Amino acid sequence: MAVEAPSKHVFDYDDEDDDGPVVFKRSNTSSSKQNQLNSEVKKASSQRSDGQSGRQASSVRAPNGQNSVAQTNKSIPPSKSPPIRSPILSPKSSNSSSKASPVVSSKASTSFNDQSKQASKQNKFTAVKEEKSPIKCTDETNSDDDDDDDSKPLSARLKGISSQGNKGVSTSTPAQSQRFVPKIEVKGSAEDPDDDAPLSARFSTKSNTGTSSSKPYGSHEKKPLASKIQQNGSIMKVKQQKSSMLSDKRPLDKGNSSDQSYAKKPKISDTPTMMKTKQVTVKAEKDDEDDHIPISQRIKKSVSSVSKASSVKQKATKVVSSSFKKINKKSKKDMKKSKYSKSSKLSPSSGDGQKKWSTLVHNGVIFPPPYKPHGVKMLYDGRPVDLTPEQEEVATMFAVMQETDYMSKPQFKKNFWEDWSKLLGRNHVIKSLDKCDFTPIYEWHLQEKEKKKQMSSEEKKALKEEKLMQEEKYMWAIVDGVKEKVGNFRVEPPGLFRGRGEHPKMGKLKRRIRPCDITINIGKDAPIPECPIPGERWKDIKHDNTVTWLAFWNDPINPKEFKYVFLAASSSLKGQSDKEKYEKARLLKDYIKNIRAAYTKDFTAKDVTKRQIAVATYLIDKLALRAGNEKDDDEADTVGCCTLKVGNVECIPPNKLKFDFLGKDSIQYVNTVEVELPVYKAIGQFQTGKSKSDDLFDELDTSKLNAHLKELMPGLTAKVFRTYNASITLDDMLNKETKDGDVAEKVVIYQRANKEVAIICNHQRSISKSHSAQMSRLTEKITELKGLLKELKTDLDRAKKGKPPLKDADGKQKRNLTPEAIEKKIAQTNVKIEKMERDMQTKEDLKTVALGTSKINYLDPRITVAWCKRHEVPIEKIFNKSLLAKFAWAMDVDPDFRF
DNA sequence: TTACTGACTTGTTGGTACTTTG
DNA sequence: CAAAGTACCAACAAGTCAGTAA
Repeated sequence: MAVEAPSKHVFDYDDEDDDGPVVFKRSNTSSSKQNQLNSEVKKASSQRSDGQSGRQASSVRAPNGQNSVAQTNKSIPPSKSPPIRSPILSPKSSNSSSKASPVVSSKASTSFNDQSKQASKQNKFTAVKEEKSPIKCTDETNSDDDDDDDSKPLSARLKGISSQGNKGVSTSTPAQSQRFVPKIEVKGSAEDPDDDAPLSARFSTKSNTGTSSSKPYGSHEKKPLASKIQQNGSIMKVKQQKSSMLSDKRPLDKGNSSDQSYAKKPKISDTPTMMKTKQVTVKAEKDDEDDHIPISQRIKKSVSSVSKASSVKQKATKVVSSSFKKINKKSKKDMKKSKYSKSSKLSPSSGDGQKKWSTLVHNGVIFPPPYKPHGVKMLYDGRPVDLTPEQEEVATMFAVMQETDYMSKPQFKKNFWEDWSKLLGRNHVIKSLDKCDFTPIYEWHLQEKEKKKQMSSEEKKALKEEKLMQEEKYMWAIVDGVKEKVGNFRVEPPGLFRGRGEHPKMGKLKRRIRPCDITINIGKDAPIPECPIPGERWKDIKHDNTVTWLAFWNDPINPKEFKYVFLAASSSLKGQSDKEKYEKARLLKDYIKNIRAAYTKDFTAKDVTKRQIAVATYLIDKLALRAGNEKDDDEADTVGCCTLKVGNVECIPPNKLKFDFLGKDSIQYVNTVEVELPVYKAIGQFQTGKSKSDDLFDELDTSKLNAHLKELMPGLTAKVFRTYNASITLDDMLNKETKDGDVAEKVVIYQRANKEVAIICNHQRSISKSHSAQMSRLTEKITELKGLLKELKTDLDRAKKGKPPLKDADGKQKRNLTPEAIEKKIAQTNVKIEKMERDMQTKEDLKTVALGTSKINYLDPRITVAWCKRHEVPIEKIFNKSLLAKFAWAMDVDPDFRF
């Protein structure tokens, strides 16, 4: 099955292997968590019927995103190496098979009782499926369309949203259709597979009514309002079933079966000594027998097993296979080198207060080199001034910023001067910033930059290597026996604070951080990292395994805040929580209809707080606004939903709202949207009697809002809506828009969907300096081509009459071509022009839109991976190396996975 | 109930390594 | 091959949100 990967795709992991002793193993960390969670849950979820959604209808959702098999093998490569590349080769074939067998998912978690934790692991393998198939969701009440809609983001439903504003672009929007009004339906469950189900099951939901009381759903109903309301017989039944199944609650954890996947990563244990001990013991929960098997083997195994066992899975595996191959190789190596130990099963659970790791070994952090004085003298009042190294260092920080627009901000200069003048001392010749001329230092800086640029590539390489050598030991940590990359092991160097927007503290000196500022968090048995600066020592050493940070220090700009050193995004700890995030968002899919119905109902509630909550929730859902926490006066003045000011929203009759405010990072959000009339009216009410700078939602803050959301769905908070709307939009667009075509065309489809999401989330970037130049160059080229076209047409006419072509611009005679040849050329030129015009259009469209942010933070990678598998698009076309590493947990998803 | 504290995610930017184009 | 363009990534700022203290 494994398809072979084109060589190109294969990574060479060799380099990475170096880390000697480490063993890779992947424990299934997940286990612990998962176990708890849910086997049962899963079932439950699967059962739900969601008659409604179109998707479900399709029924085939993969049983769960993950396959058991797949999971087992997690493709995650040993830490170092970038994960997987899996070109997905033959997806189709695989797919078919899988589809055919509806539910069998090997992995599906099954229902288990918590009791047997051990069992739990097994669960994965057991297939669960029964429920699914049988249940058809029929929800008569809703029409398919409706269903579909539900699953879509609100915005999609309403067309109103016009553009997002971006820097300036405002849009107006016409509304198209509004079908917003939620209906109450039964909430069906989607058939989702497995992974997700759990949460809901565990928690009880409350009724949606706004503030309402919540009743726990507990056992019986999974879904709230809706369900009750409209059920039809059939539906009801289903529900009931579900509910019954659900009944027990599990602890919240995040868990999902999902965790499983993690488990499989290979771990490396470096320091064999320490780690091993611990891990080994754990017994396995069985999850896998595989655990003890090295990854490579597992992978293979999985592949093979798949074939045997579940047809379903096969697909997935295949697709990914290529990547696996590589891995396999590697892993083999690893095997030789190392010994495998089993990791303890404790999985990091995200639950708070929960244990995140059992053993943690790392080498602390690395400090920036001490300041090297350059001796270049700045001028004061036209005369050179002597500065101490400390003074010069800060002067240089300022000098370097000459050409930035911070220089035009009085606040920046003021703050800088306050801090720098302190360093200069009272009696210094320099009395005012106005008479300072930093040009000599700035020029020195430019020269240095130039020198660096001019270095030969060998020199550069050598420097790089040296740096790497120094940093190597800090780059890795060993967490529960697995070698993981550390994210930011470099302590931030001193500098001038660059706040975004009109930050009141911009320009302040961010002082140098020293070891005595730093608190280290490390396993009890691990050696305490040596302090890299002789004669100094760490501020404190902790052994707190309920947190994931390796070190922190207080932010020098805002001492009550912290700067943490965490593991890299590719680590399993991060991956796990990432996965949980998406599972929560998927869960929202099952609740969204009711939630929308509930807040719609509350638009006209008598109680003002209730009404504000309803409207705020609507805005968060429809416009993907952020929650909007309160901010201090010493921060930039930006807002989110709960902190919107009256002046940020303008009512445009009959029912449009124009938003204009600065959001996170002082990015402007401008958007004119058509809203439901009750919302429009409510906003008007909230505004009356207030001044522009008053809070629009005076009764609200994020904790109240989130407390309310939590009543509607376990774990629900405002930001979940962003994740949900982003991912559902991607899933929806990809499935709707993808057509046959070559890979490049499919990639374009993906990018278009990605762009849509970026627009919804208002992810902006600044226009590149060369943008206009690039555009005019393109225009020029197009004009040129058009000229050529004209010429060709003339030639064509002449050729038809048997005349020779006209001379070209240089007066040379052109070759005599047949009319057919000329026609061909014309066609080619036309194609070229069209392509250029298209490129120009996209370039213009994307000039202020950043696609990366949503890809990194909002789009469930399983959607992408599954789509790639289904459409034979190599995943590398969509995810770069670091995303592949970050999303290693998603690589073995079933091709049928739908968000 | 509010105000902090703490931990962790999300977001833009700027430099640089890598590619493409002329 | 150099300049232009693009893709990546690290840096680090700025959010979210839970928990605890006041």
